[in-house]
Amino acid sequence: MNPSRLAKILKALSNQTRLDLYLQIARQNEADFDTGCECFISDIVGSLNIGAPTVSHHLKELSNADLITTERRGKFLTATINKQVIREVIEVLSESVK
Amino acid sequence: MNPSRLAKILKALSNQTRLDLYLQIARQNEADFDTGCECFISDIVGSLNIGAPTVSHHLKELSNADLITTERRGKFLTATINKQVIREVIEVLSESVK
DNA sequence: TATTCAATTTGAAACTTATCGAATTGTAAA
DNA sequence: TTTACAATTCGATAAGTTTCAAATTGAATA
Repeated sequence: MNPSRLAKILKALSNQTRLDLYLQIARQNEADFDTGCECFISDIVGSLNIGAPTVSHHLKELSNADLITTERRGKFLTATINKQVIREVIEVLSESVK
Repeated sequence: MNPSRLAKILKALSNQTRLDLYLQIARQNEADFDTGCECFISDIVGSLNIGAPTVSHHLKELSNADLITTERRGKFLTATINKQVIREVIEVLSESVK
């Protein structure tokens, strides 16, 4: 993980709305693992206080940073966290506080 | 660590120049621990490709996010990483990829 | 096929940020 | 006390970001 990749990822998480979105997807993913359901974006749109175009925009940013993967399920969209990416971020940050 | 504090910290690290600055301070701190020297900002200004006013601005942002502590040493300025803050960030991020 | 609903794209407005040159401040040394 | 130099402040500009309304696309279902 080079500094420019790290900056890109941190930038994707640096906006409050986008971070909330990310954390909510993470929480939902965890719940889904137990329940066998899937994380639908439409549910999240309802719970956050922003419009659909904005959510769409932010999802693309998270996606571009490789933080999540989205998949169409018919009319809906699901999102899953790319855990490995954050684990790499954690590793680099850990280096800086050894 | 609540989401808004986390967003603030990540934002401080999301700019490439500021991240480079942070990582360089971290590296310098580590070296200083061995050599007994201190991390002078003037040295870093020379090595990064930006002007002094910009560095000053970015240092304040890192400072505001509590990521570093600065101290005047006569004519010079030293910076030290607040390790505990990043450790907390790591902890929250770890939660999201459990 | 027409309708409905989720999501995306487009275009624009409002806001924020990065950067710099010039002027200023703080401190040490000549 | 004058000079020199590190760092900060100020003011401005250019670039980037967030957000939304309106229009569009994609897919299921009546």
